[in-house]
Amino acid sequence: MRARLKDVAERAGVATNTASTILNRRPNSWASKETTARVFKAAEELGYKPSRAALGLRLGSFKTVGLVIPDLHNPVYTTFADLLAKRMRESGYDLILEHSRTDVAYEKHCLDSILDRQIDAVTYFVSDLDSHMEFLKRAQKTAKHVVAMTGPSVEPFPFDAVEMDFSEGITAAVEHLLDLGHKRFAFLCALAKGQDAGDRPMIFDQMLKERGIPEDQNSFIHCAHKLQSAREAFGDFLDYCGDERPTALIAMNDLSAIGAMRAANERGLSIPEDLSVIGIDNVPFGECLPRRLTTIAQPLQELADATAELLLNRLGQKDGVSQAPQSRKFKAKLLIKETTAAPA
Amino acid sequence: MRARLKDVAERAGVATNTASTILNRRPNSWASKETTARVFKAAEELGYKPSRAALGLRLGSFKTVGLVIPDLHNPVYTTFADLLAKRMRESGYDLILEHSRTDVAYEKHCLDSILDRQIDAVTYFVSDLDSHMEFLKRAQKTAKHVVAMTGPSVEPFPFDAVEMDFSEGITAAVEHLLDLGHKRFAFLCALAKGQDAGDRPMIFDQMLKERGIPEDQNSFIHCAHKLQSAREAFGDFLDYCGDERPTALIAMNDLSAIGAMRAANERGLSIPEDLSVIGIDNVPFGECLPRRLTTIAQPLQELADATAELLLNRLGQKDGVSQAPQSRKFKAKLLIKETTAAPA
DNA sequence: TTTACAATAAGAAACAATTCTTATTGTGGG
DNA sequence: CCCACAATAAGAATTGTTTCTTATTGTAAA
Repeated sequence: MRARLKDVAERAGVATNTASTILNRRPNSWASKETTARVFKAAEELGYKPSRAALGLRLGSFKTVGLVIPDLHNPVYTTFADLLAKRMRESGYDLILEHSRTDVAYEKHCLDSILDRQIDAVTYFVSDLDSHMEFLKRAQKTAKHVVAMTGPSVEPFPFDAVEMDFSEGITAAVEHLLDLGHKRFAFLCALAKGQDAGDRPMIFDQMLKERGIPEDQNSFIHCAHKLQSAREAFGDFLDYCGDERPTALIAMNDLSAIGAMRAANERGLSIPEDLSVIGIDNVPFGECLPRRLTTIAQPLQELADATAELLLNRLGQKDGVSQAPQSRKFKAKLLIKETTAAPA
Repeated sequence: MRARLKDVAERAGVATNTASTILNRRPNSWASKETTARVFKAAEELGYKPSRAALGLRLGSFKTVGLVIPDLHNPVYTTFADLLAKRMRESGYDLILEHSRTDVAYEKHCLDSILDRQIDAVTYFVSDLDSHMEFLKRAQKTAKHVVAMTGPSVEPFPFDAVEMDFSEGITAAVEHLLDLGHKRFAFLCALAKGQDAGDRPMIFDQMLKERGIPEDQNSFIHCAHKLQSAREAFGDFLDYCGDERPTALIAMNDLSAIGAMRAANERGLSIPEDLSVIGIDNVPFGECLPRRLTTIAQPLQELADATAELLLNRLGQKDGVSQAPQSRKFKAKLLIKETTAAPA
């Protein structure tokens, strides 16, 4: 049987509540040095760990925060999760992870599951702000604190937020392609409109309009943000468009960029000679392709730090205090590597 | 505030314990239909969810199992985690995930953290059996039930186990390379001896001895099982060995195979013309390389199903019952794709 | 001797649920 | 009218911890 506080107290020859007082308020306790030492020794010997259930019940907190990511198999999210978990653990919080599989239907289930655990706060990756407002509200109601990971948001945004601004990165990417002489573009975006984090396709769209690129020169290809899905979708697209094909592809994440490149290779196209490709995320795999993938990188460590900061700020607050929602903004950066070149 | 059972009972106009009885033993309850309906309606309206803290305290279980994987960024493990989580959820159990970063020092911390949550059972990826026995024992003591994911184990193995047997797959891989005419082999294995899951390098070693391949023709290169680590280690190795280099590489997982291939490419070697490469795991990325990675695949769905079965078997047992440890065995299979060819 | 204080003990309440035992109703049958 | 029975209520115990209040010691100062 697991040792209870009572067992520790008995072994140390003190009352249960004395043991509790000593074990918790370590130095500033009134207990004598010897008693303190005896209690700690007893706890050590019995391998005493306070029961989470009892603690949760009494204190109303499990010292746990939840993180909902869209895809467990995308290194960008697992890396973020890992960085955030490290930071939170330093402050005594555990992190539990759920992934919505970029599926809105599943997302509800997944949010329920994480909220059901009576966590203290949630961090949530938001793709489409409108459709996620309901989720965020529900999360906030149950978990008390929410940090949204999102693109630039409408002011005033009612939740704490870490905002990733892709517009500069994307602008730089398109400039880069235009400089190289590209005229026909393809975009690999999510299945549903607005499902791409940070409204990435909209930024592209706007950007191209500004530069006066005719709309019929651009193709928007929709697929799940996964290797195989992108590979199939872009493959089908290539088969369909024949000679009228674009010379540059921008994918909403690296995984789909890699899938698409594979589809291109399978059809005898070389990268970057026949097709320039830019992704988003800077995943490690991008570095291990025959041509290192040009990509738009997010500062993951800084994102995780900012998220932890916002979470801990709220978590440290007394119940009564209400503080206006805060946000931290970050910019994505274009990293030019080896998958872009002038069109043939 | 979150609705308590008491609130539900009040709203339905019944006693707290009546509500509890009705909510739990759904159909076979003695309560009248109308009362039952009223209670369920009240629960629904208030969005009642039983407090996990109270449940955990009273019932002594959080209906949660833990899974410890070596690397969160390896798709093989996240896929397994996802499949297992699905199965367990179907039976009302949540799964929480920890990853040891293939770091023995960190592993202790990570195990503590997961056990501290008072989970009902643990599934643990074991690389080196000897050094993991202590972990497994500790896990079993606290979590009551353990399923070890391991290579073929010494009989009698004192824990439930899902065993992956790589010997056939590896034998097939080496046969395949020998058939192609390869004579000099390199192996990419873990940093510490015995840290590769399922004693993979030992199997290779034995296999080559059986075939009479002289030992000095084989190089064992040690690195972490990650892209960049393998890339550096294999790169250094190639720089060092000059013309005496092996013509075939077998990596202990796909990630390191991909990293190594990158290092080879950087040094002007083509795959498979100059170097044949075989990995283990069959990760999706392997399919998206210019040459699809030949690999030894684990049947992940079956592994997850077997693990869930073993877990649920134990979880369903009454406390008194003791049952001998069980095991399920699976074999890895060689998938010949495009990264192997006859040496130049 | 009283007073004060330090060092503890003892008891109880609270957290939210389950589950056991022992009432308390109302209705219909004998 | 009494008894049985169904349908529920009421109360209490239990789970492990914190925390509050109120003792109970022993020792030293006033």
